[in-house]
Amino acid sequence: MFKFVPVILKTMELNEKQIQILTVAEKLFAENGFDGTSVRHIAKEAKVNAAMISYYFGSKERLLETLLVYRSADFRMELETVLSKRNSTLDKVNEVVQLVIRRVHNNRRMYKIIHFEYSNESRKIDFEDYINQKLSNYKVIEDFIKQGQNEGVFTKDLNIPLIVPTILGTYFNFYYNLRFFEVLHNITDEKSLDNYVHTTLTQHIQKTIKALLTYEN
Amino acid sequence: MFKFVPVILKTMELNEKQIQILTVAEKLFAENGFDGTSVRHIAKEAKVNAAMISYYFGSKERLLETLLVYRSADFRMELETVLSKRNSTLDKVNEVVQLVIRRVHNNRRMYKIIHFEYSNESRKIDFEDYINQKLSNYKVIEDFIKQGQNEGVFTKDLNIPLIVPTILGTYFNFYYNLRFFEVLHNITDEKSLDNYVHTTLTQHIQKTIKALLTYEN
DNA sequence: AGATAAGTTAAACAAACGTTTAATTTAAAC
DNA sequence: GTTTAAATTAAACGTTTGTTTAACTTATCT
Repeated sequence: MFKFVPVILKTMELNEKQIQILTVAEKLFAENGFDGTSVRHIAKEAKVNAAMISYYFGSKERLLETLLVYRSADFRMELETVLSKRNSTLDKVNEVVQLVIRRVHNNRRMYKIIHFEYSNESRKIDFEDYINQKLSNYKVIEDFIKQGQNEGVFTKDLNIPLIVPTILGTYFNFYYNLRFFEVLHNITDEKSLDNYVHTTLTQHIQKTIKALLTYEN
Repeated sequence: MFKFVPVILKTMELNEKQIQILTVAEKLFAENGFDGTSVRHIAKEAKVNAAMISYYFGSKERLLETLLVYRSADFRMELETVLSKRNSTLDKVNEVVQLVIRRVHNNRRMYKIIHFEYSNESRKIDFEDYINQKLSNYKVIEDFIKQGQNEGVFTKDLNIPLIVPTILGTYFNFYYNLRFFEVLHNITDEKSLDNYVHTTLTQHIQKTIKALLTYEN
C-alpha cells in the first residue's frame, strides 16, 4: 500500500545516517560540483545504498536544499553578540572580521556550492533562506557602520554594501586559488591552512577594512 | 583510410566555426558549469552537429583547455604599459585597479569556469598556462609595490600576495552574488551592470587599495 | 508473539551522456 | 572535370545518470 516517506520539515530532525549522507554530499559537491557528483558516489562514500538518498531526501536536488538549510544556522545572533560588547568601535571591526572569516572558513564548502549553483539558471534549487539570511546580516552591519560614521570614527564617504564583499571576496579569492597560494605561503595541510587563515589572512582583511573605514581622501 | 583530425597548436589558428563553438561553450560552462553543460547543448546553441566538437577539439575537456588558452592573452603587457606611465604612484594604483577590473569583468565567464574547475581534483584539465600567467602578473605587481614602499608612499607593513585577492575577490564576490546585489543597486541589464562595475565598484576597490597601501597603524 | 511500520537492498528503468562510425556533401587542387 | 581532402551528418555505441520498484530484513508497539 502506502509507504512511509520521510519529509524533512523546518524543524529538521535528522538521524545519524542522514547527517552522514549530508556531510559526504557537502564534501563531494564542493570538490566536484553538483553535476559532477553522482548519487552513487555519495552513497558509496557514505556507505549506504544509493536508493536511501531518494528514500530520505526525495531527490538529489532536495538533498542539496536540505544541506543548505542544515548549514544555515543563526549567524546573525553571533554577529549581534559581538557588536553589543563594550569595547571600542575599531576593536569591534576586528572582532566582526574575525567572526566572519571563522564562519565562512568553517562553512567554505557550503559557500562554494552556493557561489556556483546560485548563479546557475537551469537549477531549481530554492535559495530563499540564503538570501534572507544574507539580507538580515547586511542590515546589522549597515547599522553598525552608520553608527560609527555618526560617532565620527568612520569616514562618511563609504559604499556600505560593498564592504562585506571585500571581506568575503578576499577570503574566497584566496580559497579558490589555494593551489596557487599554497606554493607562496607554505600551506601543506589542513592544519597549516587553518592557521594561515586565522592569523595572516584575517589580519590582512582586518587592516584592509579598518584602513577603508578611516580613509580620508 | 586515414581521416584528417585538426590539432590545435600553440599558434591557435581557429576558424569561424571553432570560435563560434568556443563562445557558446564559454557562456554555457559559466552558466551551468562544465559538468552541467552537455556537448549536445553546446552544439545546438552553436548550430553545429554534436560530432563537430569531437572532430575539431578531440574531446569536451580539450575544448575547455582550448578555450582557456584562447582567452589568456597578454595581460602582463597591458599591466607594464600602465605602470611605465609618468604619473604619480597613487594614480598608478587607480589605473592598475581599473585595468584589472575591466579585464576580469570582460573575461568573467572564463574566470568563473577556472575558479570552479581549478579546485576540482577529479578534473584533468591543464591549468599550467593560467598559473604561469598569474605568477608572472604577480611579480609585476610585487615590484611596483616594493618600489612604492621604497619611495615612502606605501606603508612597509603589507602582505603583498594578498592585495590582488582583495581586488579580484571584491569583484567576484559581487559577481557571484549578483542576484543579491542587483536588488540593492538597481542593476537591471548588462548595460547597467557594466556601468556599475566601471564606476561605483571600481571606485570602491580603488579607495580600498589606496587606503590599505597608505594605512599606518 | 504477532502485527505493523521503517529501513535496506539489488535489480531494473528510461533518459542522457561523450564519443565513434560510416556515409554523404562540400570545397580545393590539379 | 576529375580526384582528393575536408566538412558535415544521422545513427549507433557503450556508459552512466537519477529514480523507482518490489522483495526482504529489522525495529517498534500492543
